[in-house]
Amino acid sequence: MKTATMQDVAQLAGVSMMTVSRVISNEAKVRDKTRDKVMAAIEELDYQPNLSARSLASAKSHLIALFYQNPSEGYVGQLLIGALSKSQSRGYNLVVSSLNETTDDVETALKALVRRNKIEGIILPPPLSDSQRVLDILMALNIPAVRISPQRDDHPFPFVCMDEAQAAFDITEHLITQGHRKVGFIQGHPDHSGSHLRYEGYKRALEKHHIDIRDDYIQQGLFTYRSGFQAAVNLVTLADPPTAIFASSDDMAAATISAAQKHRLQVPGMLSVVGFDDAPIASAIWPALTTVRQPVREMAERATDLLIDALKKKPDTEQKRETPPEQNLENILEYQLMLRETVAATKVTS
Amino acid sequence: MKTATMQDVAQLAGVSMMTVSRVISNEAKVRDKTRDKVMAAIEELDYQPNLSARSLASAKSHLIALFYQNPSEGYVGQLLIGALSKSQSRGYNLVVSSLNETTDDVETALKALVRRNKIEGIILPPPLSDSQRVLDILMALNIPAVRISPQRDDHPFPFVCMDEAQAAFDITEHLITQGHRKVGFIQGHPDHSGSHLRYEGYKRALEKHHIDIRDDYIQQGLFTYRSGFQAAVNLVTLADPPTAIFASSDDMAAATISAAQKHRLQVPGMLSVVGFDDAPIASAIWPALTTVRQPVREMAERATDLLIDALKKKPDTEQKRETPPEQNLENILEYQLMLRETVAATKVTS
DNA sequence: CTGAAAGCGCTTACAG
DNA sequence: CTGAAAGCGCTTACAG
Repeated sequence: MKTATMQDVAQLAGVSMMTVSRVISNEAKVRDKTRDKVMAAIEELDYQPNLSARSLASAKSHLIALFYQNPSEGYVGQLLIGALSKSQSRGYNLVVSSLNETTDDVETALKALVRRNKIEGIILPPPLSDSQRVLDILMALNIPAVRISPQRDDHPFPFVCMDEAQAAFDITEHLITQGHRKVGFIQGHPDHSGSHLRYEGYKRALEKHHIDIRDDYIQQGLFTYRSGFQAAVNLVTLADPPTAIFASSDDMAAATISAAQKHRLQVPGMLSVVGFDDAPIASAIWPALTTVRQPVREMAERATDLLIDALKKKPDTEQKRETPPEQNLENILEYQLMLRETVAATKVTS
Repeated sequence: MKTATMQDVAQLAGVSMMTVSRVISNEAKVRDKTRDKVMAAIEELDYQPNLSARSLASAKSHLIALFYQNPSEGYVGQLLIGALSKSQSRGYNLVVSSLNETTDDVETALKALVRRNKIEGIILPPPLSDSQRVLDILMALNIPAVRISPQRDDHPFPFVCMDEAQAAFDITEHLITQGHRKVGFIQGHPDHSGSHLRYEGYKRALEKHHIDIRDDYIQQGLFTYRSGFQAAVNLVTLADPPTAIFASSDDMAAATISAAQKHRLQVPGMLSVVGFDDAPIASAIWPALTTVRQPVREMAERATDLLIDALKKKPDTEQKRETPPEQNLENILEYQLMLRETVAATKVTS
C-alpha cells in the first residue's frame, strides 16, 4: 500500500538504515555481501528514495538552473527536454529562467536567483556560454557552471560541444563527392561562434580536394532568411555560378532554395543546396533540406551530467578553481549528416 | 549568513511557528494584526520556505507532470517554459516525459510514473489532450489532469484553449477588409481539432460579408508544407484564381508563397497570403508571414495554475468527479493577429 | 566495514 | 484565533 521507506529496506535486509544509505549513495565502502542483500531488498520493495527527505537532511537543494537568452524556440525546447530528463533521473530539480543580458541587471538577478533558490549549479547554453559578464559573476559567486557550445575554450568552466568545423568539412565533402567542384558558401553572422568554424570546415574540404577557393563564391550572411536570400541571389547571378551552395544555417539554405526557384534553377537538378542545424524548417520545406543535425538534446543531457558530477565531487571545498577543465572527448558529441533531397550529383563527369 | 528559517520568523514576529505556517499557507484564520507582524518579519528576513521540508512534512511530492507526444519542437519549448515558470513560482516541481501512444504501453508507463514519482497532477497538451485512452487511465487512477487545446469539451477534466474559430474569422475578415472578395482556403488535417474550427471561422467571415463560398476555393491540406504546396498550386492555377489565400497553418502558408513565386505571382502584390500558428517559419521566411499567434506559453501557465488550484482545493477526498469542469472565460486565452508583410490591399476597388 | 543518535525545517493532528 | 508536541524520511557526524 504505502511506498517503501528506507527503514523498510533496512529491516528486510537485516541491516541498519545507515548501511542502506551508503549502498544507495555508493560512497562509502560496504561489504559486497551486505550490498547484495540491500540491493535485493530495494528491488523487492521497489524502493524509491524520498528526495525531499534527502534534501532536507543533507541541507542541499538539489536544484540546478538553466538560463537561456532568446535562442530559437526549437532550440530551447530540445535543451529543456534533455536537461529535464537527465536532472530528474539523477535526483535533481531544474529551474529555468530567461536572462536578458542587455535589459536585465544580470548581476542582481543572478545573485538573487542563486541565493533564494539555493541553486547549486548552472547550465549555460549559447550565447550565454560566451558572456564574459555572466561567466565572471558566476565565478565570483563560486558556483559551478557548465557551458554548451561555447566559442572560447579557454575558460575554467567545463563545456560540451560538437565539432562544427568537422561537420562543415563533412557536408562540404559530401557535395564534392557528388561531383561538385563549384561550391558556393554563405557565411553566418560574424559574431557567432559557429560561423568561423563552419567556414573553416568548408575551406579544409576544398583544400583537401585541391579545389581553389574563389572569393566570389563566398558571401556574407547573418544567419537570417533574408540575409541568405540576398547572398544566394549574388551567387546564382554570377557569370560562372556555383553548382552547389553550402549555407551556414538552415534558414539561409531555405532562402537559397527560394532564390534559386525564383531564378528558375531547379533544386537539386540544377543547383544543390545544403544547410546546417537541422532546424524545423529543414524538414518543413520541399524539397527537404540536406543538412547537419546538432545533437542539442544530447548536449543538454551531457552538460547536466557534467554539472551533477561536479556537484557530487566537490564537497564544497573550493579547490581546483584554477585547473583547466578536464575536456575529454566524451564531451564532444557526434553530429549527424541528414541526407535529404536537396543534393544531386553533377551531370557532367569531372 | 544562513538563510532564515520559519523558526527565525516566528521568533522575530513573537509568535509560534504554527502561526507563521498558517500565514504562509493562507489557509486558516489569523488575526490581521498577527498576520501583519509575521509578514513584516518574513520581509525583513527575506524568508523563503524550504520546499523539501514542506514536502516531507506534508507527505506530498509537490510534483506535477507534463506528458507530450511528438508535437513540434517549438511548441514543446513554449509549453515547457510556461509550465516550468508557473510551477516553480507556486512551489511545485515539474517532471516532463514523452509518451508515445502508439508504441508505448501507455497504461503501464503512466501508472509506473505516477506511482513511483508520486505525481499529484498532470498536464496534457495536444494531441494527448484528446486521447480517450490516456484520459480513461487517468480517470481510473483518480489523478487530476488539465488539458490544453482539446478538441472535445465534453470531458470532466478542465482545459484551457483559445478561440480558434474566432481567430480564423478575424484573419479572414482582415483579408476582406483589404478588399479581397476572392479568398481561397487551405484546410488542415481532418483529424486535428483546429482544422474544423478554422474552417468554421473562414466560412463565418465570408457569410458576414455576403461573399459566396466557392467549393473550388477550398482545398484539402494536411498541415504539412508539401500538402500545402499542392493545394496552393491547385488554387493559383484556377481559371479565376483567388486574390488571397488563407492557409490553416504556417507551414502550408509558406508553401503557398513558394508556389505563388513559382507561378510568377508576387506576394503580396499579386496574391495575399495568411497563415495560422505563428510558427518560427512565419518570421523566418521573406516576405514575413501575416498570421495568428497562439499563446502557447500562456496556455501552459494557465493550465498549470488550474491544476495546482485543483490540487490545493481537493484535500484528497474524491468529490465532484461528476461535475462538469467550471469552464470560465479566463481559461480561453487571447490570440493575436500578427500583421506582417504578406497581405496587400486589392488594386481594384470593389 | 557497520550502527545508534540527533536533527534538517516544515506540517499534521490535537488542544485550548 | 493560537500553540506545544510529534514526526515526515533521510543524512551527518561520531563511535566502534
